[in-house]
This record gives sequence, structure tokens and C-alpha cells, in this order.
Amino acid sequence: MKALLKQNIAKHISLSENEIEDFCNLFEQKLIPKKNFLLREGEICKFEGFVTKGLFRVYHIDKNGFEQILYFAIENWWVTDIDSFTTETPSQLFIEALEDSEVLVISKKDKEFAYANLPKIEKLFRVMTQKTHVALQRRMIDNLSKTAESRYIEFTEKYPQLIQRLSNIQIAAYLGITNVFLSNIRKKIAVKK
Amino acid sequence: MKALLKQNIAKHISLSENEIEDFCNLFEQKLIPKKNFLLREGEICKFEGFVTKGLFRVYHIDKNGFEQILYFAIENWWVTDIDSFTTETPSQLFIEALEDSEVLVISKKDKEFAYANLPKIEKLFRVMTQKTHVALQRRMIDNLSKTAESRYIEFTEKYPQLIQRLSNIQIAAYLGITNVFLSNIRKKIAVKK
DNA sequence: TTTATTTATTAAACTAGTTTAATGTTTTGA
DNA sequence: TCAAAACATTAAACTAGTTTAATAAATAAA
Repeated sequence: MKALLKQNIAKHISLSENEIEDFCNLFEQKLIPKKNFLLREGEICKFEGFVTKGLFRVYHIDKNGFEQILYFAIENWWVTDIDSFTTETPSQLFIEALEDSEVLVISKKDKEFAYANLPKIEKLFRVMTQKTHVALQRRMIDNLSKTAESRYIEFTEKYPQLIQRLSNIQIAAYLGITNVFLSNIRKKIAVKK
Repeated sequence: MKALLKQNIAKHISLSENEIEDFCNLFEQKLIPKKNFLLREGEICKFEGFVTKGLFRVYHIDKNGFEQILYFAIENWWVTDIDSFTTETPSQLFIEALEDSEVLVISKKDKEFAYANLPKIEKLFRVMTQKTHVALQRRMIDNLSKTAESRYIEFTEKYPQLIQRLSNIQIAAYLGITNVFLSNIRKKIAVKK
């Protein structure tokens, strides 16, 4: 059950068999059925999660009621509201299962325990946060410089397996456009081919 | 000369007098005159910097020649291309001094040395990267959900001291709009008052 | 001090993306 | 298996933001 998690950790840092076992024992499994929430706006995020099955979307609802999707998380991805988790303030985000999902979660308390007792865990999360940050930085540049059409094309090329599992409404909310305009883009691309 | 750096580090983690001294000794000062570069596109970023005087802009030039500003760095801010620095690949960014500036830099080699010998430094950069990431995440949501006008107003409210040192061209490139449209926004706001 | 360069503003035509609403299709759930 | 709900598409009017260009003002350089 925790094989995927161990494998994911090993991609970032090297730990002894014991160390990785100890760390993974701090996680417990949660099952989140489709349309249920791992986190709701206003709650303080007290966990960090690793998805082993299913699909989540992490999104914000602005004051006009529009949803902006920060990211999706499928199998082998980490999911949390790092803002609320680190500052211990109420979250501005929802984390919702778009499919029946399974996630391994570690509590804030246990994570701090790991930081204190397994120094390499500090490195693990530094490296992971850096990678996440680099990815977001690239997305920021793309959003500032590229048209919705090329952002859509690049998204489909980068995450073909994800596209198939998402409705156009979700994809549009991620790209920062309306689903009506996404429809236009898709038509335009289809005509080209 | 390194008092500001020490004070900045102390904000994030607590170190002994010796530890902080040892770590700060790994930094050396660089003077970058206005309009000169700390990093150019294509170079591999081999440093992490802490600004003690002046002002930098970190930006990308897209294939149409337009500039997008990722962030500004003034006194007491850190500056690097974390992407190029961690992956050791050619940078897609320019880091340019907008004023005569002074920056304390640590090399990649010395930073790895610090990670290996001063475990708390690992924590320092994990915490800093997290904070930077949270800020970028908030900016991403703002860019997806808010109009250019409210992004401008919020920027002026959040960084009043920065606004005074920047031309409207720089501010527009940060907001992701043209300077012509920024002029319209400014006029509209002025009329309101 | 004079000239060249960069910056800010304005106008006017234009375009990428939104809004609202209608219609058909697919999925869900009782 | 049938009705309700969610989804995708299209059209048409609209708006936020761009583009190009001209002009004035501020800054820098010689």
C-alpha cells in the first residue's frame, strides 16, 4: 500500500530501509469518495497528503463566485494547502476529489517529529518545495506571456493522461478562461487538423 | 556589512552566534551598477544572493520580445534563479540592477557545504522556499481571478516603497499588462478621487 | 547647457476573451 | 429505466486589454 510513496521519496533523496520505513509509518490512509472534500475553505490544513489513487483538484473561489484551479493531483502527486499548513491560518482553498480517491496523509505534528528526528526529511521537503516552486514559476511566466490557445495546447501535450480524466470546465478553470472560450479554441484547433 | 543578512536569517530560524558567523562567512559582496546584470539568459545560475542595497528585477523575455517580470528584489530580499540553480541548466531569466546595487552572494558549492555541515541551514532554505512559494501561489490566484486594475491597486498598497522606485513600464511588466493600459488605469483611478 | 534617450499620456482602431442564453448530448442517480 | 443534472457547443453582443502612433515631459549624457 505504501510502495508508491516509498518509491516517490526515493526519487528525491536516499534513505536507509529503516529510515524510510519509520517515516512512512507516520502516514495513514484516507478514502475520499468522488465529490467529497479533503479540505474546505476556512479550515486549517493540518495534513500533507500523497495521492495513491484517484484525482483531486485544488481550487479557490473568488468573491464573484468564480473558481480558479491552482493544480490537480493524481496518483503519485503530493497535495496540501502549503499556505494554511505552514502559517496555521484558515485555508482559502478547497481540495475536492473528482474521482473516488485514496490518499496517504501525515499530520503536522508527525511531520514536525520527522523533521526533528530524521534530518534527511528536512532535505526531502526542501527539494520537493523547490521543484513545485520552479513549476509554478514556469506556469506564472506562461500565464503572463502566452495566449489561452497555446496554454491549452501545451497543457494537453504535457499531461495527456490528465486531460482524459477532466471535463472542459475543469481545464478552463485551470487555464484561467471560460469554458465557452475553451470550446472555441477546441473548435479552431480541430478545424486546423 | 553582513548585519542585515544575519538579521534576516534570524527571522526564519535560530542559530548560535558561531553558526550564523560561519554561514555568513561563506558570502561575498558584489557590486552591480545600474543597468548591469547579475545573471543573463543562457548562463547557469551558480549563486544565491541577498540584496543589501539597490533594486533588481528578475525577468523573462518571450519569443515575441516581450518582458515578463517574475519579481523585484530590494534590500533584505533574496534573489536567484532557483530553477537554473537547482537543475544546473541554462537560465531563461535576466537579473538586472535597476539602481546601483550591492548583493551578498553564496556559491552553489558553499551552499552545499553549509547543507552538509550546518543542518539548520537545510531548514532555513526549506522555510524560505515555502514562504516564497506561498507568495507566488497567492499571486497566481490573483492573476487568474482579478482585473488588472485591482491587481495594480493591491500592488501599490502592498509595496508602496517599491512603487516609488519603479517606472510604470516595470510595473506594467510585473502586472502582465501594457504600459499604455496601465496609464488608462491610473487615469481612471485619479478621476475617481 | 544642449541634445538624445527614456518615460508617460492620449486617441483610435482592433482583438482576445467574456457574458448570456439557447440547444443538444452525456452522465448520474433514484 | 427514466428524469434530473451536468456538460459541451454555438451564436451574438459586449468589454478588458492591445496595438500603433503621435506628443509632451522627464532624465541622462555629452
